[in-house]
Amino acid sequence: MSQALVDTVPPQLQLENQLCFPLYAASRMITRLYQDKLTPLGLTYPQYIVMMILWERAPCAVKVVSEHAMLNTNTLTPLLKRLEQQGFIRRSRSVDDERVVMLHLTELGRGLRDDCECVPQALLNKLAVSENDIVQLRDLLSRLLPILSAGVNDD
Amino acid sequence: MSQALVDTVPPQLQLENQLCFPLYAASRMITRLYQDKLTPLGLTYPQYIVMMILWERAPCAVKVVSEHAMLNTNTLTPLLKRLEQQGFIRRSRSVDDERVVMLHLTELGRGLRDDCECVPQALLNKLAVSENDIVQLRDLLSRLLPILSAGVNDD
DNA sequence: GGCAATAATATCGCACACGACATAAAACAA
DNA sequence: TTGTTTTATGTCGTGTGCGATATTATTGCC
Repeated sequence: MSQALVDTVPPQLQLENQLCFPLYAASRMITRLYQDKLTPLGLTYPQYIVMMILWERAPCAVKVVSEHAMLNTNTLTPLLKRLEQQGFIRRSRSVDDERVVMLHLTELGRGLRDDCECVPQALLNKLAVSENDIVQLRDLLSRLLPILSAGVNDD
Repeated sequence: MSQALVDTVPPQLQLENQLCFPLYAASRMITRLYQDKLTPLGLTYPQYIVMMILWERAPCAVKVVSEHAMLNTNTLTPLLKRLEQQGFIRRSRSVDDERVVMLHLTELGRGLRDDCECVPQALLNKLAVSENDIVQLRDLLSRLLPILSAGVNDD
């Protein structure tokens, strides 16, 4: 019945032929899977991304996190305030340049890293996806990301 | 300085080695790119996904859209109300089963499909990614999606 | 028929995302 | 130095996403 309609939809607008949809859906599914592991640690998924950046780079400016996470400050500022309230980080204006807000890890925030170490492997185990597929997908996406990012900023 | 910290972060927690981050970032970049094309048509990106499903399947129940978009009703209900307010769809309780809300396309909603036909190609042109990469990525994600989806629902 | 279990949709609260715009400090130019 | 521009961060409003829970209608079981 309504299935017959499919034939009249141009192929480039059929969900199955889109790149955008599986990307969007897969991203949300991964987020949900991570969330199960992160909630007990007191983190949301975007907060986890930000903490990964801070474990590598703190103390650093908000702008550094913004660039690496590809998130604007209007998203980051409230998120960072929540991380501060939880006691994972400290925010302070730079003395050199009063515009810059520096982010520092607290002891609690540094300790959180140990709790997160097992998270990626736990997910891989749960999913039973071949290592090969993961690597292939990661490399494809990593290659695509700069192109997408460039596309967003011009025009 | 802070760069030296990188060496102390276990490799599975370095952003570069994660699958989750490029997936998350790429999905947001794609959304932003689509949004530029969709805003003039009066659609958000998730609304566009829902409309694609409706072009193929309307009239159909909310549940059908929910399953195909992999979105819960707590996300869909407000989104569908907005689509109705814009005049793209009509919502009505089924007479057979009073629990079911049926979704119908209006003339305006059906017409919108023609305006959207050029959107996917416009993006492909803009991005200059090889056709091969796109196909490979789409197929990988499509293969991964059922596994992720299954992982979300059990345990 | 009566009544528990199930199903479809909705409400609520919280945390993103992001466009548009605001603010304040630093850099730069005339 | 003084006015303009740029930079870093922030606020505001709208629209998702989703866990937890509520509501109403149907189904199934005795």
